[in-house]
Amino acid sequence: MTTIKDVAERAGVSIKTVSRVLNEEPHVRAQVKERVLEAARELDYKPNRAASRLAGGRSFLIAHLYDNPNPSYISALHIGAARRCRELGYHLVVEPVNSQDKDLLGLVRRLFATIAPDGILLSPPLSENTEFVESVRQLGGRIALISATHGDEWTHISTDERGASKAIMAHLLGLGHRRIGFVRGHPQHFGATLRYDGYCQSLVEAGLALEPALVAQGYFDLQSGLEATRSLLALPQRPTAIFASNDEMAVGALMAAREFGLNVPEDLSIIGFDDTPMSRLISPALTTVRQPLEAMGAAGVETIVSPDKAPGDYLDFEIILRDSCAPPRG
Amino acid sequence: MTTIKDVAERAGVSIKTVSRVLNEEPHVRAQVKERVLEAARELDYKPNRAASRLAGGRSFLIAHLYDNPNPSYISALHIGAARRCRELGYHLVVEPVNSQDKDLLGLVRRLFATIAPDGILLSPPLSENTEFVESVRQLGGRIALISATHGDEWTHISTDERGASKAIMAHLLGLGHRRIGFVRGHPQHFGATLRYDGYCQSLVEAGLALEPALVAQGYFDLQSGLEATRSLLALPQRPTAIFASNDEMAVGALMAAREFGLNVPEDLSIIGFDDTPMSRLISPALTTVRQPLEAMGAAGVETIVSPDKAPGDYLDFEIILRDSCAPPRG
DNA sequence: TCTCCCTATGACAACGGTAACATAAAGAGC
DNA sequence: GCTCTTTATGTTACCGTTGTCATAGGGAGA
Repeated sequence: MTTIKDVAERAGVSIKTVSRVLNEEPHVRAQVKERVLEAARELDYKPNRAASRLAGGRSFLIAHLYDNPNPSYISALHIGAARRCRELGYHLVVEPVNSQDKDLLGLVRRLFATIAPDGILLSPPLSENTEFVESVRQLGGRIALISATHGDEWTHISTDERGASKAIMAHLLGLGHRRIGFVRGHPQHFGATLRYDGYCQSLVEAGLALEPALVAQGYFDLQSGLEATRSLLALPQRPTAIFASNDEMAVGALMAAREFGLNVPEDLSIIGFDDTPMSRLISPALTTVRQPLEAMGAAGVETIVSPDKAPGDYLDFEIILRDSCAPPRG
Repeated sequence: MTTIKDVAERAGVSIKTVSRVLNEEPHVRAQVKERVLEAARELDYKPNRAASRLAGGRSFLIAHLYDNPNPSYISALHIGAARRCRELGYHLVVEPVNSQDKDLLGLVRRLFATIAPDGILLSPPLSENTEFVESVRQLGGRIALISATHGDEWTHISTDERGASKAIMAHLLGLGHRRIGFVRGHPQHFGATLRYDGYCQSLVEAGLALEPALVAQGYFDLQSGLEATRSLLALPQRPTAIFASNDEMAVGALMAAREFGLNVPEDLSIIGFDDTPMSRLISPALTTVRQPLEAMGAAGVETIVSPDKAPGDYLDFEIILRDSCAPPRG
């Protein structure tokens, strides 16, 4: 294995100079820098990160702590994060946990003591636990929060879920829907609240009444979506469209529609959120919202590696129009 | 941060002795061992893995190289692998890659040069690429292969996919089906071949003819499952059941059935494979096969950490009976 | 009883980087 | 031209562990 010493020798400089060049520290002449870089290239030198870390530098590891609500969500984050990591010479360590675990903080502490990641990526629901986030912060590590907002605004990676919700509503209203049912997401999920906000704002801005009866509570799982939609469809004056706060509940909504003998989208339009793989596979395919999850994972890594870079704006969402929406009957 | 030195001091021994105890090396008196362990416990000592690695020991990192065919598959592997890693003091590094990438081996080489994982977990399709697997092996790292078989049999983690296929067939045959269509999986996927093998063997053992017309090629995606099933249902004497080599194609089969005006399961039974989350959500819910993916991930880690442990037998699959199968009409 | 070997333990170097400090050379200000 | 900074580079200690080798003591075999 070639080491920094070999590179130094070949370039005719000291190892410290090589270190400087490789870490982009100042005070190296352009000419020397070039010489070092070339030597490194020729020897195919790759720094030993265990040594970097031990000497007080970075570990080039980023840990993603998550409690898995949804494989495709996590998977997409991983792909985006890992790709960016690779570009930056980092590596992504995954730590699936149980968010109910009493000793979560102990796990983080152990993480720092053993592999000392340069930062920690937190996704919902972990990123929404203010107390936990603060504790982790106090342990000294850098943090990037996916889809959550509290404390330092620099560290947040999110899409404008409220805006996405409004865009979906605009679509529905544009089709002519006036009675739109809403299935709320898990009460502790921050994004769920934003999605609901968007729903409410859209109605108000359209000059429509906000009927509490048209809003039902769900918990992001199929069953709750099914039950919530049942209650909505049982209304004397039933909605012509259902906006579910995520895809899984939208599938529940679809089942409820079937129970009521309603055709989707002719008799009932249905909207999901998240664009899980399933929303494409189900019939009719769901109109839904896609968050740029890979970009969010990448942005999280970015935030950790270069915390002083410009605070990221919202990342763009995308409305995926498929077959579950149509103008209302009559 | 407390180091090995602190522990040594507290226990009244040299750091080397502490190291010996912690690494379960021989030649330490039970009494001393106990003393060291207690000191470590009291100080909440956690070894610095960068230092371990640098000194020529293990890195306590295991990398999972994968090309993501299916988020829930990968996710389950990660959960199982990461859990076992945690129990063993290891950490799981994820490396999603493009299996078509020309420089895959370069990536592995870089991996070894920078973070030097103690082993590499390979899942399909990577684990099925003999040439690649051999190259990685030559780079010196330990390997665990998920669902693939070649070379050293110690390093394989798999379920008996042929057996699972036969179990599914037994179920179908038990229901009374005699004309069973089969949608093959991707030709390069080893498991797909095993599943097909199971289908063939079952027919033969049941004394039924193996009709080539009842077998259609698919590629694991929805569209190919849809098309394959269409061709099967267009047969003059159509099958009463369709066994698709994975869930996604089974969904395609479901759609094809609908196109033909067939009710599932009354007019047509459908079987999937993999038990993806979708198979539970779709209507009718799919009867399918579940592989113990978490256990497989854990076994992979185990294989890497303790390569001389007993070669794992097949891990048990499970038949998940749901609503997509019924006795044939008439 | 005397080797010889094995067990239990420690001292110390080594791993491959980075940080702190030293130093030489080059500009800046007067 | 002379001091005072600043820039460019090198020297060396150090990070926290494991490997190598040395050594003392105890038991087995002759």
